[in-house]
Amino acid sequence: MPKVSDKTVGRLSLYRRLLGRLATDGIESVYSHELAALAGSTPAQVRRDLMAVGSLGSPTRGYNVSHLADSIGGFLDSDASEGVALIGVGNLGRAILAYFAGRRPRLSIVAAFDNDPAKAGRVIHGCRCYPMEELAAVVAERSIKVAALAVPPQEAQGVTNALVDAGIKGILSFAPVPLRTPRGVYVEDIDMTMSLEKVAFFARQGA
Amino acid sequence: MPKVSDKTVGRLSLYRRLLGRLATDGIESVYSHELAALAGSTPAQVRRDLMAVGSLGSPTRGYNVSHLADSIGGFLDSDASEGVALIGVGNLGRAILAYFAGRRPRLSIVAAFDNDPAKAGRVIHGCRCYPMEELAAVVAERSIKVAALAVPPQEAQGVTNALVDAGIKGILSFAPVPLRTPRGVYVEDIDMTMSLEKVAFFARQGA
DNA sequence: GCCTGTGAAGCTATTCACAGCT
DNA sequence: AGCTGTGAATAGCTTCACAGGC
Repeated sequence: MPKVSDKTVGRLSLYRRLLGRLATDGIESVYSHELAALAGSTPAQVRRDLMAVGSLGSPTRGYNVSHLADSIGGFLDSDASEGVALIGVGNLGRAILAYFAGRRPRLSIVAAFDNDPAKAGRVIHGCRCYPMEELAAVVAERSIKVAALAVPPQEAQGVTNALVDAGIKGILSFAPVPLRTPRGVYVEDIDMTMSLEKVAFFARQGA
Repeated sequence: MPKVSDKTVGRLSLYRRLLGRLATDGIESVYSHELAALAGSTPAQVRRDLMAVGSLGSPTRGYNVSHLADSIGGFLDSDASEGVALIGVGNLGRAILAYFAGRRPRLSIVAAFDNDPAKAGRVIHGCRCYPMEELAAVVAERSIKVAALAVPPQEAQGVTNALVDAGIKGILSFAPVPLRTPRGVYVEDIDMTMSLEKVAFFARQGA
């Protein structure tokens, strides 16, 4: 597998969504400059990214929309559909459940965990809620490899350790603290506080 | 103004939060390698970032925790405290309100907007909710320069245009579509779908 | 000694620019 | 003509490595 950058993978995910919209609009082919305009990128960037999936454009018609979407899917998706575990069913956790509910069948949240016993057994936005004690068992039983983390900062590292022990290989973290994980576990951080401060800074700076 | 990169600004925001924790723990000074360990970074990166705020470490004691936090604040923060507008009070919008409620007094959400008239007038997580029609008036009256966007994708571009017209200079967007904005308006995108797909990809890849 | 601050080197990501195709 | 695919060039970010200080 030729090494692909983090950023390229992200953009491929975006391209696929844009292609899905084009497909529902009945559009059959796109040029790199059109896709770039939709993605807020450049034609060269789009073509470079598409090299990762094996390029398949024709100089005359550009790229076939549905064919390209499938190729990106073949590159990004696993063969089987994957379940995701959510840890932390507070305000943010519930919003995440709602956000992903019924979106992509290939990648959906199949189990939620919380250390508040009152939440165990409830079904929120279509997702069953378990007590934290059952984390390892449920993750093993359903072969879950990806987790979304929405717990308070002081619990984040402890829960992360438990996730790693349970066999989780990728974590989407909403905790505003960096997580320490062993090599082989991928962490993507969404730090809303940092993002908002960046926006405020550059808004003032007039950039 | 020496130009500072996007990434440096983000890390400075993180360093400040870490320094705050150190301060409450009663720690008075840190070395770059200690701060780097907390931030999941490297000593050289930390020192390079701190050049932006004007370096003030001593070779013997490292950096004074509270003094450094203040310096970063002087660099990142505006003189006056700034209000943020939230657009879209759905599941995600309410979670964002809860997340930022009562956190930083300098940068807090002071007005929420939604096109559902049933929400107008309500107070959610301490924030007053207005109908969309009042956007321009409230933004002008309170001199709001920063907005957080949590509306459905198909409304995102329209609302963005309204925000720009109202004088907003920075947008934190949770919409899974790229926004077109004129130069001078900074946009930071938090695309949870993209992030989750990245995590799933690299989790499988064993990176 | 071990630290900071920083020029210089090294890397990675993006953009250019052009050969090749239709 | 106008497009794709890609080596080469550029820009941007990170790391190295060392002078200077305590």
